[in-house]
Amino acid sequence: MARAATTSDVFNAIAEPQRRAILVLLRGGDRPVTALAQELGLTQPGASKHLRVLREVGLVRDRKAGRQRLYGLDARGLRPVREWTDGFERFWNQSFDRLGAYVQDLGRDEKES
Amino acid sequence: MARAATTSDVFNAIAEPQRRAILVLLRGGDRPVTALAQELGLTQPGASKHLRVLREVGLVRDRKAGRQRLYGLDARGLRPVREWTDGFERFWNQSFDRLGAYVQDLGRDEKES
DNA sequence: TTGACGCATGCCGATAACGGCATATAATAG
DNA sequence: CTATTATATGCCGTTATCGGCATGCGTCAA
Repeated sequence: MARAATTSDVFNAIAEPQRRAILVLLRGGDRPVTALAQELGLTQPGASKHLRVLREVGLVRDRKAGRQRLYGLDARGLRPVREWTDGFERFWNQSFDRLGAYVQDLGRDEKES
Repeated sequence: MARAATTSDVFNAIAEPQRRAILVLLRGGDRPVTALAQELGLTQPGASKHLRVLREVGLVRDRKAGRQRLYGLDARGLRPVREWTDGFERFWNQSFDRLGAYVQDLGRDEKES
């Protein structure tokens, strides 16, 4: 019992500001590790480690190119995030006024995780 | 230098599965802490702690009601997430085929964080 | 082959995130 | 006032995360 279960899902992957920055950069095209590191002010090992996380959740793909390794965006992995937030879209404007729904007794159910 | 800067932004708040579950539950209406804990199988202190995080990033609001404290959704805080993912929408279908853009030399810029 | 380059991995130290438990605080009930 | 309910907080132990540094491995050039 400790530090449960954040690891290795997309939500966790994009919780890291540097990793988000990497993804944004990759929208501009594939890049080798060194380029990413340089443009973001990271050390090379630092960049590699973040890329590893992103790769493991499927947000980036790598491709060998000579002695470098090009990383490219695979944004499909972001769909679950998008879809999850979609479920809240209708609350964006009125979630406030609704603060009075006042559910005193329980017994309703919500499906979905 | 260690464990940098994840804390206390929305992306981090929703990186926790239990916190996402809380938010989903709150779509069904405001609830006191105990109800949330019970419905999610959390201990009361556990629920309180997660609610604290959610409150600090502005995703929930609390309201006193007698001796209980009702928590309600304030989904506006999810907008930044939605907007961030929106920036990748156009890559969802073709990010793959594009894996050939092959940017060998650098010198382009990306704005946005 | 030897050396330089590009990248991944391993180890370490610091920190903070989570869960569990006990307790403090607030408020209502009796 | 006292007891009970509802919630927040504090402390502890465990583990994972992140950054830095050194090193290992593959690839290309000379």
